[in-house]
Amino acid sequence: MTTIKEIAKIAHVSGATVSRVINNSPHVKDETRKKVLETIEKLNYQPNSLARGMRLKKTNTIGLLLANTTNPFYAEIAQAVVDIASKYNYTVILCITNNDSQIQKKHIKILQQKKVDGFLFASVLLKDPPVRELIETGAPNVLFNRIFSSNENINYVVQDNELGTYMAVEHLIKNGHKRIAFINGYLNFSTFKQRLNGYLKALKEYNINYDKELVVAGGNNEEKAFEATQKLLSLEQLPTAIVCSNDSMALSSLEALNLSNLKVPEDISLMGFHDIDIAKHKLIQLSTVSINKYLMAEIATKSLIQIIEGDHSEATPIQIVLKPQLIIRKSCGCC
Amino acid sequence: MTTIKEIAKIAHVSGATVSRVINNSPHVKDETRKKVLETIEKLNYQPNSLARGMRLKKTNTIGLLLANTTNPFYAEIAQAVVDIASKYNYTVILCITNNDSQIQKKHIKILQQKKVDGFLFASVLLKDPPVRELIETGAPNVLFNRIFSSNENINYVVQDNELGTYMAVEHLIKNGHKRIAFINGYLNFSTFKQRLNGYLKALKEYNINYDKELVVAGGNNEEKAFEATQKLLSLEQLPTAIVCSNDSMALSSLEALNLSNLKVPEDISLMGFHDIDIAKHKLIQLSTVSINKYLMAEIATKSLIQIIEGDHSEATPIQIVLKPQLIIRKSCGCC
DNA sequence: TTGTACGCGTTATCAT
DNA sequence: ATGATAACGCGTACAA
Repeated sequence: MTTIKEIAKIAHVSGATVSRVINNSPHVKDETRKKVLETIEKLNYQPNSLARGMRLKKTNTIGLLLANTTNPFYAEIAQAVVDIASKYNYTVILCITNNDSQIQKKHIKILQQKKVDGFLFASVLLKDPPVRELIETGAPNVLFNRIFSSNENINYVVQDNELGTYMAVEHLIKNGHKRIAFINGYLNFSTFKQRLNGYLKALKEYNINYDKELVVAGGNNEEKAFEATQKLLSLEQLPTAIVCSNDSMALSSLEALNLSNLKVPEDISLMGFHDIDIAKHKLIQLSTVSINKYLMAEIATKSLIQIIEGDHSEATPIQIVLKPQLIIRKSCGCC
Repeated sequence: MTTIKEIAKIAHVSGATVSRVINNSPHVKDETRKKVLETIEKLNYQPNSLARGMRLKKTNTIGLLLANTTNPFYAEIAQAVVDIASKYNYTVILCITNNDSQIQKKHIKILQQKKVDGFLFASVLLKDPPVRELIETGAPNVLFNRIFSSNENINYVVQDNELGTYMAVEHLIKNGHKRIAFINGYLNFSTFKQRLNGYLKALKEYNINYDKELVVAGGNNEEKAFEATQKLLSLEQLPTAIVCSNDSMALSSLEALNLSNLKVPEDISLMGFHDIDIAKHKLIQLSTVSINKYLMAEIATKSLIQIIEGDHSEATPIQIVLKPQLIIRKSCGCC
């Protein structure tokens, strides 16, 4: 591997001068600059990022921690983060936490040792001691998608999940539904908790009694949502609409409904959350709440880079809440 | 940031001894080891990976280059690679190439500068000069999923794509189909090229005339597949079955068929390739060729780590071809 | 404008 | 068993 010294020797200059050329220092005679650049080209010299990182205390690397990439939601987030980071000349180390706080702790430690310039968390838990500890070290960081239970002085970029389900439920109510079921997600994720809140809030504001039976646990996977739907179908008085905490669960719910020979939306209305790709398919046509994952991840990444590069005053935390959008398709039967 | 030297000073030993403790050298008295470990604990010391990397010429980092993560296929691959790498104590830098050879070249350069221990390519093109150049440098590398047009002395782990479509078409033939259409993908990806070959091979072996009209370009995106299907439906004599180069295209094809009031599988049979998640949904039930992405990525990652760690004789390249599996659901109308 | 010399944090070699 | 020291490749303060 060729080094700065070899370039220096061959170009008959000192290492310092080569370094100056590489870093575009103005204090270099045009003639020598040219000479150096030529030998750099000739030997195909590549500066060693490790050595640079050590000297400059900057690696141009950020750590991205998320639950998994098999979920299309996080997959798109990963895409956005890598896209944007690359645009700003940063590289991304991808860490998968599986929603496990202990695994996340391990990854944080490794990222610290690798001297990443900043941390991006897409899926923290409501309580997440390892993340809080990291934040206390003062390392640049941004949380997005999910946040903590209390968030003063925390940088975050999130969607208004509560507003999302509120709008969905409101839409159903305005179209005559009164018996609206809700399939919950894991409530130690802030996102799911807020979606439940949105459901409750809409009922309250429109003076509809909250019926405990109509809120069932869908867990985080599709199987659970399937069972949850069956549970709803076993009630004496069926709901006229089902709102799911996300689209994957809505698809499972749809399966369960089909299996019971209930037609959507003729017999029962259905709504999801996320607007994943398949939701718009002719055979599905799922009404849902669209949240702009790409934009959210983009803003989070840009914010982190701003913090890293000192372009943001540390006094005020970055706290951004994006508005979701209602996507009305066939499955809610309102159009 | 605390360093080895500070630990040394406080523990009243030399930096060398601290280093020995960290690296579990046996040549250190139990008593001193304990003393050192305690101060490491107390100061929450973290070894600096940059400095280590510089000394050891090893970063425990691998570069993963793939087209994108919005495609669920690559998303699952990314998951597998990160999972396995983490298990072996490696970290993954994720690079997105968008199937663009020039962008890939840029990423390769950055990864070289960051001194990654090895390279994993999930989506090379048939001709891909930047990748070939890298391989010639002798850097540890494994190609998987796609490969080059000529592959002597190249490490790769792939699926037998040709066999995949061969099996699909054979299955249709054996169930009485004679007029089978094929929706192509981009032919400068080895995977798509091989799938076309499998189609042609099956026709030949079963003495079915190759009708040029029945093979249409589906490009790489869903829109193209939609149009391709419409093109097929405008033929004088309709096909009785359509085989698509992947599942996403099959879903678009399905939309086009529905739009023309053709029922699957009653009026026309349909098959895909990949077995993405949604394929098994009650409303879709797409017959397809399943390829084990996770296993493929797992083997590729393990192989790369073997190469990095010198556990593999360089004399013989790693060349593994996995067998796909036929998944028969409702859409082909054979069950 | 250019060169010399040092330090970033670690590990390996050599000596004790 | 332990310590002193050089080396990894780079950037920079200082000197010239």
